[in-house]
This record gives sequence, structure tokens and C-alpha cells, in this order.
Amino acid sequence: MVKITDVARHAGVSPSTVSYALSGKRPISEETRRRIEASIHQLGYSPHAGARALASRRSNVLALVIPLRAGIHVPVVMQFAASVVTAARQHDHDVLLLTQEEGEAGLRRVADTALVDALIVMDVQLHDPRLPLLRALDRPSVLIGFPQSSEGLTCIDLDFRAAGELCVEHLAGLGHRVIGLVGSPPEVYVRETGFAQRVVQGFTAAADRNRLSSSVRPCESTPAAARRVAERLLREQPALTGVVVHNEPILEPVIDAFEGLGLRVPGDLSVTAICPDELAELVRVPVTSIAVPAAEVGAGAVDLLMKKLGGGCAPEATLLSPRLTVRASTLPRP
Amino acid sequence: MVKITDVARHAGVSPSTVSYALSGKRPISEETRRRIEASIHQLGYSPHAGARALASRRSNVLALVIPLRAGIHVPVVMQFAASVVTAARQHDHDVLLLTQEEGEAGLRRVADTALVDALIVMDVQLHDPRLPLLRALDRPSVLIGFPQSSEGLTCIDLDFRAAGELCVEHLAGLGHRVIGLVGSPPEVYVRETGFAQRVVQGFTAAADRNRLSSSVRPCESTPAAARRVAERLLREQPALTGVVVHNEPILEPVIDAFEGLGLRVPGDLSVTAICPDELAELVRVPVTSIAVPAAEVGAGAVDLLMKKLGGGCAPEATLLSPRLTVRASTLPRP
DNA sequence: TTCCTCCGTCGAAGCGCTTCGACGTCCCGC
DNA sequence: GCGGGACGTCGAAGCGCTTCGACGGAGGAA
Repeated sequence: MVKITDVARHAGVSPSTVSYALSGKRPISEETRRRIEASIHQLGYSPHAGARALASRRSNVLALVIPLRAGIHVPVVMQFAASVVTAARQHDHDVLLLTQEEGEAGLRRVADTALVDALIVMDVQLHDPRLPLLRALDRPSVLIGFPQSSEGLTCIDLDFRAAGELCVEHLAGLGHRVIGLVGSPPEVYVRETGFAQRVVQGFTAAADRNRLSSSVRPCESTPAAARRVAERLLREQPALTGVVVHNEPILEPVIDAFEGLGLRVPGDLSVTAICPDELAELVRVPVTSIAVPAAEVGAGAVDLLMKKLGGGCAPEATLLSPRLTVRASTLPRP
Repeated sequence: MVKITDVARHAGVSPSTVSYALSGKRPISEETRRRIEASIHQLGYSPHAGARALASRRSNVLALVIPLRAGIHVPVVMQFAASVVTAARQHDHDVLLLTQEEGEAGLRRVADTALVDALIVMDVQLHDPRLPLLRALDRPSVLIGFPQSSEGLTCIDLDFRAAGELCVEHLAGLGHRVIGLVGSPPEVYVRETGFAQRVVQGFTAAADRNRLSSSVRPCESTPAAARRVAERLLREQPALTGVVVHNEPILEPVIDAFEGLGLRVPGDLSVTAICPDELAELVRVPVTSIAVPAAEVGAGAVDLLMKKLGGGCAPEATLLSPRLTVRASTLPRP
């Protein structure tokens, strides 16, 4: 293994000079830097991560806690993870993957052993048991998602309430008066996952504001459940002409179900969804939708963390505004 | 921060004794160990990962390279990742997440900086550009998936060839004489991803062996493509009564497509798939299938790595035998 | 009883890096 | 012409842990 002293000797300088040349924390003359870089290259030097972490008290590793629970849509989680990794790399950090299995103990472990400098936590519940720990930890953290109160924390996410509202406003703007929400699986609400509830709140608030008749139905992520929910919505509100779907796996099944009940999309029924663009575009009738901007959220989370690591302070709440992409599934009410 | 010297002082022993008590690398009397454990608990000590890595030349971190490319089925990847993390934790290791973005440079970086002790690489191509690097690296690695030649490497995966064969044998055993394979998206074959090709090989070999008439069609992961492929298969082989699907996202669309063409499943057409059990069970007609045993593969990969890290040697190839679960989608030929 | 071995513990020497204070040197302003 | 910065570099002191050799004492064999 080639170490910094080898490089130093080869370049005819002291180890500290090599270190400074590498970190840029002190000025180094152009010529010396060049020599050092050449030596590094020739010798194939790469600094030992452990030694660096020990001496600098920075591991340059972030922890990412990903959810693997029922009812979550895996591809979206993966998008988050990928964007976090990419963003972290841009800041010269790596990402340690934690699952929720280990729970709070895992968070505490990686933080206490200084394995990581900071933490990113996904799939936050309204009353998440990890919150006290995160508040108490000496390492900064960012939550992707919002608990009941973000006090003393740093949270970032799509503004799901606004997303729910925006879907309704879009439908209302097209003249629809009777609308329904096909929601996430019941367990997601039972767990009090913030984003699902917030969509419902936004949906309901906007419906009331626009004096629309509305109803909300959680729905298991199976085609059969989709059919049941469609039937039920239609039975309760026969004049239904607009639907919002917040449940990725059954977007297409829901549309199929309504068509099976004799409603053409978008002829008789306008459909909007909160789901990734790829999904919305893949459906038989491309669906007007609001995407979760996973890349932005991931990058934003990392940026917030870097700010905190740099000693700066970060806002408690960062809400990204929803953007609705109009596709073929929504039309003015006939 | 509480360190090992603090624990040592508190317990009235030397730091090395604490270290040995923790690692078990030398015998420590029952009583001393108890005192040390008590001190650790009271003081809330956790060893500094960086210091440990520096002194012991082991970071206790594994790198996991996950694929994020077109045509791969994300939930399966996630299952692998989760099982790797779980297995790694059981061996007191953590997992560093790498995406393929950084490519070979990323592998080299985490290996050379001693950030990780070993590597797990997923989504291996037949002629994967990373192979020479993995062979040359001074750190052990395990591939999940098989390249053309596994010489000098350690690979583990479901035996996809056997899986393809098993699907055919099952259909042949039921009396079907004309069968088709709805494969993965074309780009997966173009990339020469081993597992997809091996299914085709197994399918073809078993079909020939059983003197079945067979044909193979790659298929994009969209319902429209599924419909086209179904039509085409049927046009070419009007007597078709058996189909193998190796393309998770369109399993249900393929069945819909055939039913749309007038074939009842399983009445007129038997369908088997290579896909996760959850998916196979979720379809309208539960599908006879072979699952990729993600948990086993992940755990196996970690075990192999641990063996190599312990100085042992690991077999170049570990193929897990496919297991076929019979469900409602296959029946004897009428 | 003597010698040897094994057990349990200690002290010290690093592991490879960063960082702090110090020390010339050069240049600028007065 | 001289004081004072800024610049560029060095040496040394750790960062917190593991590990190696050593050592005293207990116990068994001869």
C-alpha cells in the first residue's frame, strides 16, 4: 500500500504538504502542487479512508435509511436512493445503506461509531419513533417526508397537500363537480404516513373550497381491490366524472375498472394521478399526473445535509411545489 | 466522546484488555469481562469505526453495486439489496451503496481507499467491463449473476438455465407440444445480460429435448408490446398452448393479451413465469412460477464473501436450483 | 521440588492521516 | 531601509484503536 509519506518522499516535500495540496486547506504553490499530483498519479496513491476519518473526524459517509414496508412503491424508493447516492458523490461523500430492520439501534450505531457523518431518513411517519433519537443525536440528519411536527428537525419532500389540491383544482377547472380519490393501501394510513394523509387533506380542502362533491377511498394495491373501490365510488356518487389516484401499482387497474363499469376515460371520466412520470406515460391512456420529484428531493436532502455539516443552519421544512403534467386522461366535463 | 481508555480506566484494566474483551481474540477472565461490559454500558461506549479500521485494517463495510438500468425490474433489485444488508449485519458488517454511474472508477475508489473490505456486484453482463478490475483488485468480491466465464471470480445466482428448462419440462409434462417464451426487453439481451440469455438457452434446450415446437420473443415491458408479442406468437404458432413469461412488469398484460385473442388461461393456454412469488400470486389467475430466491442469493453472496475475507476459498460458481410453484395458470393440455 | 506451559493481563508501538504552530521568504508600504 | 503581512512549507503531535511481545502466576508433569 502506498501512503502519504511515500508520495511526500517521491515529490520531495513533507507529508503535511501533500495533505494540504489534497485538501486545499492551505495555499500550495502551483509548482509544488503539480509535482505532488504527478507523484500521486505515478505511485497510484489513494488516501486510506479510515485514517482520514480518524484524523479529520469526518468519514465522508452518509447513512440512508430506506423503507421496505408493505404498501410502499419500491421503484420510487429506488429513485430516491439513486439520487441521494449521486448527489452525495458530487459532494465527495458515500452512502451507507440501512434498512429499517435494525430500527433506532441501527441509527444510533452508525452515528455513535462515527461510521457516518450524517443521516438521511425516508418514509417518515407522523409520530415516528425515531424522531427523539434524531433530535438528540450529535450528527445532523434530514428527513425525506414530514412528521407531525418538524420542530428541531430538517425535512424535505414534495408538498403532497398542494399536490392533492392541484389535482382537484385541475379537475374543478375543467368543470368537474363530483370527484373521488382512490388512495394508498389502508395500512399506509394506519401507519400515519404523512404524505398519504396530506394528499387526502389537500384533496378534501380543495374539493370543499370549490364546492365539489367528493369522497375518499383507501385501496389495496391489487386489481381486485381497484375494481371494488371503483364500483363503490360509482355507487355512492353516480354522477362521478373525476378521479384522483394516489396508488402507483393500480393506476391502470383503476382505469380498467371504471371502463369495465361503462365509463370511458377520458370521455366520461377524467383521471389524474400522483405517480412517477414513467408510469403515467406507460398507461394505455397517458395520465395527467403530478410526479414525486425524486431526483430533486434526494439532491435537496443531500444539499441540506452538507449545509448542516458545514456548520450552517437549514430550514426545518422544505416543500417542493407540485407540477402537474397534462396528458390524455383529463378533459373538460361534457 | 467516550473512548476505549475511558472504559479501561473505569473498569480498572488496560485498553488492550478492553479491546480483547470486545474482540474475543484473547481469553479474558469471566470477571474482568463482566466489569468491562458494565463499564461500556455505563459510559455508553462505542468504538470509533475509523480508528478501528485504521488499526485493524478492516472497515467491516461491504460495497454493493446496484444496477439502475433500463429493463431491470426494480423490486427484485431491492429484494437483493435488502437481503444483502440483512446478511451483512449478521456478520457485523455494513453496506455501502454504489450505483453504476461511477462505473469501474467507483469500485476502484472504495477498494483502494480501504473504505470497504469486499465488494458485491449485481447485474453482471456476459462480457462485463468490470471483470478485469475485479480480478485484479486486492479485495475479494462476489458477483450476483454470471458472466461468460467465471474463472478467477466468485459468482452466485439462480440457475436460470435450469429455470428455463424447468418451466418447459412442467409444460411438457402436462402434455403441451407448442410453446412460446415471452422474454425480457430487447435491450437486456443486447446488453448480454447473462440471466436473460440463459433462460432462453434452457427454454430452447428443453423444448428440443422434448421435441416441442417452440419460439422465443423478447418483449418491451409495456402492455402494448405484450399484445403485439402475443398476437405474433399466435400467428406463427396457431396451436400454441403453453407460454413462459420472463418479464415481470407485463406478466398480467400478457395474460390479458392472450385472453383478448380468445384464449382462456388456463383453459386454452397454460402460463408459467419466472418472477417473484408476490407478483405471481397477485395476478388475476395466480401463475405457476419460479421465483428468484433473492433472500437466499443475497445471504449466499455475503456468506461467500465472509469465507473469502476469512482467508478461505470460495467456489467460482454457486448455482441455486430453481423451484417451481404450481398455481392456477397451468393445466394439462385438453 | 523444579521446570514448563498456559492463562490473563499489560505496555508500547504503530495504523495513515490531518492539523496546529512555527518558520523562513518575499513583497509591499511608508 | 525596515516592519509587517501573506505565502508556502515543515515537524510534531495526536486521532482512537489493535496487536505484538512480555510477564507474572497458577497448575501440571516429571
